[in-house]
Amino acid sequence: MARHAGVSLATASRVLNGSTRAVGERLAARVRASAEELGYLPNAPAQALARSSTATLGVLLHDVADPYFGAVARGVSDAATEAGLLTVLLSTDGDPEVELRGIRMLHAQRVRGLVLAGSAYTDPEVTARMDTALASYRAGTGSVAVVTDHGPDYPTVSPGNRTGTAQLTRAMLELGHRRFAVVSGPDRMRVPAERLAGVRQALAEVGLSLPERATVATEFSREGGRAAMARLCERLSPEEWPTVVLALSDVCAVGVLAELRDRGIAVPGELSVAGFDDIALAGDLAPALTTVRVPLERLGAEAVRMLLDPSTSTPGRPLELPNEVVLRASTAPPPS
Amino acid sequence: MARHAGVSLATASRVLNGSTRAVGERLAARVRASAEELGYLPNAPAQALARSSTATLGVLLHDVADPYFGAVARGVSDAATEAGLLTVLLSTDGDPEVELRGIRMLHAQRVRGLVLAGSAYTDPEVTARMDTALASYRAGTGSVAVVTDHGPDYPTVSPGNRTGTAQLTRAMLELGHRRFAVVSGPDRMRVPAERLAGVRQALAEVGLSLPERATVATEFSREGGRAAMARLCERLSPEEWPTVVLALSDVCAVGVLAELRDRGIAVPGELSVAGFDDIALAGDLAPALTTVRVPLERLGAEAVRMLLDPSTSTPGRPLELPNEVVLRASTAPPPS
DNA sequence: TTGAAAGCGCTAACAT
DNA sequence: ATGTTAGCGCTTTCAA
Repeated sequence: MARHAGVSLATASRVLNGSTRAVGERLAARVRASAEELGYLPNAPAQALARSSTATLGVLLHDVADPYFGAVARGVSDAATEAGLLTVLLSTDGDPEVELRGIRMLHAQRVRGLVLAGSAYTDPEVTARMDTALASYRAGTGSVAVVTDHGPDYPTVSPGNRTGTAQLTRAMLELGHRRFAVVSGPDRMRVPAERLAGVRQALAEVGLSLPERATVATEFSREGGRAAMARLCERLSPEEWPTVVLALSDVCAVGVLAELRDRGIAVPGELSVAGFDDIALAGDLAPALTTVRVPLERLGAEAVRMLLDPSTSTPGRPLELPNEVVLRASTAPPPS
Repeated sequence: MARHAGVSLATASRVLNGSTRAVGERLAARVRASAEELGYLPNAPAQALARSSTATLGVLLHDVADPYFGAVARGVSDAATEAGLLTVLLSTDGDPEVELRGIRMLHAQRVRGLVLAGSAYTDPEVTARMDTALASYRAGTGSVAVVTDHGPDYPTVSPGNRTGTAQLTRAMLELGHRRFAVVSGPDRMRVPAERLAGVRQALAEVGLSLPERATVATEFSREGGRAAMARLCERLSPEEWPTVVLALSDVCAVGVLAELRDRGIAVPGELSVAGFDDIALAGDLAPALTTVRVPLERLGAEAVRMLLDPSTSTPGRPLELPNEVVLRASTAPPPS
């Protein structure tokens, strides 16, 4: 391609890929014409090797097909595109081992940055191994940002887990609810604990507490929510029966609603249900789901921004995105 | 790293990355130990340059956050992972220009294969440009597979657009419906036409036809469906009023349901509604959506399979995945 | 402003 | 079985 234009490799490189060096307009035009004519496309791996830096970002999440992570992925990839970067995506199913392997693969790819969504685990050994892998990645000029708290070492953007559930709980208290049940997430993850803490806090403010038996941990999935609701139904005696169940994620809430429908328990007539996230179809469910709206795509986009410009993030202080309780048909005052 | 183990670069390369050549167990162990100790990770761009082949796949789709494309993306990335490949994802919003640019970017990345989902456009000029870009990509040893028909030149996996809507239509006919309306997709896309053809065919089989005025084209989105339904309501006189409306995609159907809910039109009491795709929450909507179930993830996975092993696909004959009509609460016999 | 040449980190002949 | 060496296609000093 360079010889087709009758110029040196260096010159061709300078005009086709943004160099600081200026090139004469005559030559530049000739190079561009040749490139066009030959359908020349730069070899990105070669560029990456020469520049020792790629134009790609990696994102690790549980499942692209999940509405929550899908929206975050969209935010990441939009922000990446805007920054001229490509996004490589890895679904980990929330498996720490897969996650670890993913970090190493993306490190091997020398992606410029890494966004971790939903990778906060409770197991200290897992956390330590992740820290090690990430430290080594960062040592090689990669940068990291996380969605949801991983500790002070990482630029963090958070959906306001604690404040969100606290507000939601207060909204339910205002409706008149006093007996709460919670469908939480898996113990191995850190997010459910944060969200649960918000519920407990808001309850404590009015002198209430959450009975241990009214809290059940489950996977953050539709089936998880369904199973959890079934367990609650079987476990709780009539005196323990709640007037509202808080699912700590919308996809769980969907399962909760399905289980209640199957059991013929009216929502919100007999029992109110609320979720968290405001995923895409939350308002179209039967009944429309009360939830905490989180700017899902922004979550991803802000993570990318932080990662690309670390100066905009304060170490130790997560960027907490504003959230908002959205009251819909799945909640009502408790039955009298 | 090689010198740390006291061996040559070649030997190190041979043990760390699968070469055909055998290496003595003593040396191999030493190399592995050093690699481990130094936390060595191969530089993928350098490997790609040397091997002139990457371990990545590209996938182009409208929107990862859309339940349809999210599921397809999951299928692609799972199959890719299984084949030891990473997935680069690009959301194009169904914009042909973005799509074209995407193909070139992924070509520049020298991705091993390219999966196109939802990129079949009607505009012959767009199609020609895509063909050119893809031909040049393939000339460079990249391979392509498409989800949904792009013509005989590409290995194709299809959700059975025509047969699916035909079956759906027959199911509605069996319920007793005779007056149909259709919320179709954008004219610039090829998929809606295929799906519409299925409806027309099934109708023709019983001597019926679809009135032009009862068909409206719109974006394949919730808002698109909503707007389309509104237009139908305004456009159709009482005599033209249908007993069932077929939305040619589930996300559209969601909008249709929302609009009908707002207008106080009972589904399925006054009007039945059906969709296509069976996206994740279709069964949890209000009311649960009758639709055509498509194995969404398999769509993506099969595309990857074809792309990796072209011998398994027959040129000119798309692999049509089995689909199945799922009757739910949004459809019922017409009001008497 | 342009060109020549030395790598970037790896793989794959080719030797030994 | 192991080592030597010539690239892979680009960027970037360094000279001119």
